[in-house]
Amino acid sequence: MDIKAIEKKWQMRWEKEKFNRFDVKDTEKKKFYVLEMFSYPSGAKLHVGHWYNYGPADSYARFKRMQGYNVFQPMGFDAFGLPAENYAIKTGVHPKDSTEANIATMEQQLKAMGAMFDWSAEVKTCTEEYYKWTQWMFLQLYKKGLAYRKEAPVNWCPSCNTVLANEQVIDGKCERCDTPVVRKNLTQWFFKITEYAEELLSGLIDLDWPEKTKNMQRNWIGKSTGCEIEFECESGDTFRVYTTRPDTVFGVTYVVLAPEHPLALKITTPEQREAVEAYIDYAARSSEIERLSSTREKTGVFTGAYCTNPVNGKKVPVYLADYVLYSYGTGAVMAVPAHDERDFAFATKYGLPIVKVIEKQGGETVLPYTEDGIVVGSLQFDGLCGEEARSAIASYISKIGKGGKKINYRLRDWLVSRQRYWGAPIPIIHCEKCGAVPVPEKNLPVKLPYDVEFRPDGKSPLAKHEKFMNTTCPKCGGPAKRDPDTLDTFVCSSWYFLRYADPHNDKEPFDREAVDRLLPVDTYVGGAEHSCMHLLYARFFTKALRDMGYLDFDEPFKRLVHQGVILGPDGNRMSKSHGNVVSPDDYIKEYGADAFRMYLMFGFSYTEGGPWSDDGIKAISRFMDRVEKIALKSNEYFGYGPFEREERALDYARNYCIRQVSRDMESFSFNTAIARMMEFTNALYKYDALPGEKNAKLFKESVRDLILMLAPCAPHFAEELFEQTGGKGFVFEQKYPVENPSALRLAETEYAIQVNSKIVCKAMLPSDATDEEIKTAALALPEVTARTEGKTLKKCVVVKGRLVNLIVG
RNA sequence: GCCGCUGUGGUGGAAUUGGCAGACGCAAGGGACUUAAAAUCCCUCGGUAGAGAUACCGUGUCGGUUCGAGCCCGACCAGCGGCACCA
Repeated sequence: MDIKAIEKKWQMRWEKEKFNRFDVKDTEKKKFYVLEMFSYPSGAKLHVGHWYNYGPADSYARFKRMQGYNVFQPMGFDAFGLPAENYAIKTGVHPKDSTEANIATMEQQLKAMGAMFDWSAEVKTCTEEYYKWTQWMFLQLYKKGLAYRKEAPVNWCPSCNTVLANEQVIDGKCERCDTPVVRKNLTQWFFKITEYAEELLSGLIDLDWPEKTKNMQRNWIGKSTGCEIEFECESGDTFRVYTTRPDTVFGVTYVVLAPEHPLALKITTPEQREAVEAYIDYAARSSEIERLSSTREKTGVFTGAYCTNPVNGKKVPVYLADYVLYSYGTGAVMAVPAHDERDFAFATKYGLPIVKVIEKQGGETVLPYTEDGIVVGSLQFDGLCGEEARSAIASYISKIGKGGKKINYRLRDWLVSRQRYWGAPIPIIHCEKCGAVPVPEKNLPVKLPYDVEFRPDGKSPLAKHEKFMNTTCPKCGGPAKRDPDTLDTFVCSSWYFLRYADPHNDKEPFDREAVDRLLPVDTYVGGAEHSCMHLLYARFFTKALRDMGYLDFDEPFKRLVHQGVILGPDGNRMSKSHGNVVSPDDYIKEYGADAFRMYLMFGFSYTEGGPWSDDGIKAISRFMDRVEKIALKSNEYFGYGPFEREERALDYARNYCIRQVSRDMESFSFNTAIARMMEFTNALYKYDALPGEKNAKLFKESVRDLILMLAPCAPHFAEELFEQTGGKGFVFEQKYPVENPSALRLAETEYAIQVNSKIVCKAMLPSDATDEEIKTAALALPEVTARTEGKTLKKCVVVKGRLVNLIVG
């Protein structure tokens, strides 16, 4: 078979018949939306990882189509982002030009793959037609009170005079010039994702997602139930701490504020001022990663101030320490060194008292003791335990008006401002008189200018562009400036799956009816690295849009599947710096797109991935040859043969294959699906090699079923074989084979016979035998009698269709 | 440091979810065809002992539950991934 020729032939026919398009007019078939995470057009070429994501997922989509669904499978590009801008800084090639060129190459390669993408719905996030609506999304969130501004730190390189992404900070230093990075506060836009924390958490229950991913999201959201407690300083200033262990509040020997806490300097005594300022400065210089490292020694400083524990009136010192994070809880903690590891370490280092208030039940209490136990030394609460104690103390705190129960989330609001060029401009105008004013929707998009200086020199590229920056205030008409920042690219990817439903609409982001017809996504396939960010943001957008009345479903992705990662042959992640990048191109040239795709499906466990190796790609080629040979041979079969033992065996093999392959395809177990088809092919060869007259009808039908089952995995190849064996129309218009249960019912089933849990022999027993009959038959076997002679049967375990275990003694 | 996942032949990976470990392949060895090679076809292929039927051992390690454990429980080791010192 001339692989190149048939790939071209069928791709052209599919194209001509608009075969890959979702059929909007077909309302009879059930819709099925299969989505793969769209690609980032970074390097110039499609790599093995793209293939591994898109090839098998396309086979799944084709499988669903043959099962009778009206399948929608779009493709697009997540085209804004940092790499294109970095590339521009390095080479001078404009991000728009390099991105467009990369997209053009990738489109060609994706088409050559022969996947069933509906290119009429293609979406590119860097086009005006798209980012107009990304900006519109921003405005809706703003209107709804879900977008707001506040100060937040950025990584700042004082030498390059530029903001760095976390990725660009290597060991606390700028990746370009090795200058230590400092943190600098800027006023930036946030989305209030925390407003949806509870629903994002509870909504996970019903999703058909990997448990692992759901758990990661749960941990990311990080709900905890605790208590806020108010402490008052001698100065009269008050602050609250958050704790999950109110049962230990009588054991507080000091409290700690985060170095960024607004009260930190205010309460500091003159004697301590110098030390405190130095410490705050020190904390600001250490990177977040350093600060969060647990192997790092605890550091802190005494403010000189004291505050009062509201439950017992004790005065305790106030410290600053960077193990307390300003962004979590209240930015202040009560320290109970007897019952917390970190507090214990800190107290030991700084010579602070340690007061035991929890006693281990039925054992010696070794400090720090962090488990639940019996409360001691806590007045009226003595003797209470665990949850009971926490609840009682929290109620008491609430009663005395010093705080009370509080639910906290680890989840933080989503910072969306980026001091970058290659992104969607934030549609806000800053007016000295009116403040931050949203750009009127009719003026969207706020166009990203082409002629900018994107080399870093202290100001973000848009801020230097006079024509872009200077505008008039939509409210008062006075002179005003645009927001110089662009949106995080995760904003673009938080709604693209909605735009696919109505990609060319220039009146609204999507038509409600179009979205209702297609959404939610039935199966979403993509890498596990997006477990927390992208998948959470997309869920947030969906819920926010629902609450604004634009959607009426709660979750965007019903089912989620993560493909594994294909590593380099050396077992490391593929990267240019490792020099272990494998290009699919040579393989495709030699073996063809179908064989390469099938090898990816067969050689790896889809959700696991693994190091690349091409051992076995030849085997797929051989398998296809074998299928081709036997298929063409079926053309030579004529007449009516018998339907006896051999025919029943073939019919069994055929139906067994149909059953298993259907299950395996549904569960993304592509490697076993192909293994079953190999077995079936072997069975066809075995039958063909038999002497005597053959049953042509059975053989031809079997070959046809094999071709149909193979079609999703090797689409061009199967089309060609289907045609060459007399098939009419496209193979993908055929119905996927359905098993015939009666062919799978055999008169006898093989049982493993065990005596005292050891297999002694195998036996064919009637499939419809009762447990008692099976037991009797097993006991009569010579291999069994030899081992049971003179012993009594103590127990007999029968597992229907599998084994008998006779326990004798 | 915490959390999560993974650990099965020389190798990629199967195992009906507690029921015959190693499906289907690759590699290797032997053979057939061939002047020869390639291709193709057939056989062997976890380990040890044995000519052999067969016996014993075997799913990272050690224990446990069970008639029965790759799968469940406990402890440990190794590798990978994520990260929140979350109070």
